[in-house]
Parts: sequence; structure tokens; C-alpha cells
Amino acid sequence: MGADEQTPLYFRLFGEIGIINQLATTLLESRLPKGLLAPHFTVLNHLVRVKDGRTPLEMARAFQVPKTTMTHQIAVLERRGLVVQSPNPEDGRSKRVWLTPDGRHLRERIVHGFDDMFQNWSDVVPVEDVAALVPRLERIRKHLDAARSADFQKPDG
Amino acid sequence: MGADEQTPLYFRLFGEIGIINQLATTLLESRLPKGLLAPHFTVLNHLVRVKDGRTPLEMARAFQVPKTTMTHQIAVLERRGLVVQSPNPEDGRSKRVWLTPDGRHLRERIVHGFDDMFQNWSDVVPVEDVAALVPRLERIRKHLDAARSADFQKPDG
DNA sequence: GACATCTAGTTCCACATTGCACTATATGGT
DNA sequence: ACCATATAGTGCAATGTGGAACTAGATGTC
Repeated sequence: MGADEQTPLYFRLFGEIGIINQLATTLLESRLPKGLLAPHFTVLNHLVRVKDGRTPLEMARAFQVPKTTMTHQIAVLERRGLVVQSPNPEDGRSKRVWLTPDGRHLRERIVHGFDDMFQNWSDVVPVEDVAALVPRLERIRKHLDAARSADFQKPDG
Repeated sequence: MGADEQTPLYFRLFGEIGIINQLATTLLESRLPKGLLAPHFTVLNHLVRVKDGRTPLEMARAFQVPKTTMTHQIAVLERRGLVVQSPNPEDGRSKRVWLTPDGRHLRERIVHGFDDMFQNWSDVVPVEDVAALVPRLERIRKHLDAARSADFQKPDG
């Protein structure tokens, strides 16, 4: 297959991914409390899954966003009492971000709010299908990440 | 499989998709002329693939974005001479958006700029894999779209 | 055909993102 | 110990996103 037909196929893949991402984002946001957006929730979710006590910069790297963006996202969560920041005893320049009980509970409530929906999904988009899909996407993600590093450096990265 | 294990799996799917989307976006933008962002290019690409002469509202629906967002995105492309808008003879309220030769050329240049990269990818993420992936993602997208309609209405939609 | 209602697009505003410049702290070389 | 350089985080400004209210034009009802 020549590049002529091949490139558009990859484009279609990323196009499809982009649309799914947008639909999923909108769906998620329709269930978040007013003023909280998908990226804020993603940060919250990350702290639960990975572990809280991360530094803002570690988190910025994990999401591949500039550190200024992370500063602002954390600030929103902190204003709402979903996380708190404490000085990092190991580095005077740095901070650590901790979940509050409120933060944990909100994340839990949102995640389980989707239980019903995904239960109904199982017929059309079987769990086994999703389970098979995820590793393939992981491969693509890792490869993209490598391409990224080869291609350019994100400032602040 | 109970909802307890199932929901996180779907979350992981969308998480993976979100990260890929972000990496792909950043990669694309690193190759766009300064001041042009991924959404602008996506609009340009859409006009080439689907057909130009669409109305802004049709385009907004295609991308599932509010019409105000589309107004702004088209304005950016028009300022750069990549598209022009003309009144819609069939509806005095409406407009039609046309590609300029510059718009077409830019799109072509960017798309083929990825030929080399995807050629190299073929070993690690085979075209056949991608071809198998796309229809599955399409199914998910359509189902998400249905869930969206059932769940809420996008304002302005 | 007049009028209520609907629709396409814009304007305006609040907020998110992110590059740049800056401060404060850490680290490494001498 | 000193100083150059690197790193963590913030403030600001430019731009993007998208909700609410608005204008102009279309459509449907009587």
C-alpha cells in the first residue's frame, strides 16, 4: 500500500479518535458540577488512580500539558476544596498535591454514575472488545509519544 | 463482569483515547504554520474530504461544536485567505464556505508531510491493524452519539 | 397576507489554555 | 563557599471555547 492510500487511513484513525474524545468529553461534562470541566476531573481521577502527593510538574508531564496549565487546573480544584497543596519537604521550590475527602467522594460519585450506562453498552460494545482495543491503542500511544520526542520538544517539558 | 470492574475499563478506553488525541494534536500543530491550530486544520480537512460549500451550521454539527465556535474558526481561516464565505442563495440567513486554492494547497502539504512518518510506522502499527481498529471505533462513536442524544441536548445544537 | 415561532449567524462575555518572562530554590563545578 | 546554570512554580497577555442574548431572515398557522 503506497503512502497515498496509507496516510489518509491514519488520518481517519486520528479523526475518529478526535470525535470520540469530543463526544466523551461533552458527556462527562454534562454530569460534572457546574464550573468543573473534563480536564479538572481528569486530574482528580489521576490522583486517585496513580496516588496523590504528586508534584504539579509530575502531573503536567503525565498529561503532556504545559506547567502553567496545570497550575491553573489545580487552582480550580483547590478553590473547590477538592485538593490541597502542601510545600514539598524535599524541595523548597516544589509542592505536593493531596486529595481531600470531598475530592475522593466526588470522583467516586461521577465514576459510578456511569455504571448503568456502561452496563447497557455491553451488548453493543462488548467488554471483551474494549479489552482487546485498549492494548492496541496503548501501542499507538507509546509510538506517538516516541514520535513526539523525536520530532520536537514541548516547551517547559 | 460486574459494573465495578467494567466501568473502569471503559474509563481506561476513553483515557487512552484522550491521551492519543492530545499527542496527535500536539504533533499536528507542531507542523502547522504559526497561528493555525488543530481545530482550524480539521475544518480545512473536512471541507476537502466532504466537499466545500457547506454552511457554518452544517459544519458545526459535523464536529459537534457550538455554532459560535465554528464562527470563530471560520473567521481565522478567512483572515488567512484559506477559505471564503459567500451568501447562501437558497437562504438569506445563511452562508456557504468555500476553499481557496491556498486552502487546498496548505491542506495537501500538511497531509503529505506525514507520509514519511506513517511509512515508518507500518512495522510497529501495521496498516492492517489500523484498518481493523477504525470500524470498531466507529461503532463506539455511533453509540456514544446515541447516548449523547438520549442524555441531554447540546445548547445551540 | 399578518403574526407567532423558528432558525442561521454574530456579538459579547466569562473562562480555559499556553507562551514568555520572572522569582525562588537547587545543583554542580571550581 | 561562590557562582553559573538548571528547575519548580507563578503572573500576565494573547488567543480559543462556548453560553446568553441579539438580529435578520424563513416558515407555518390562521
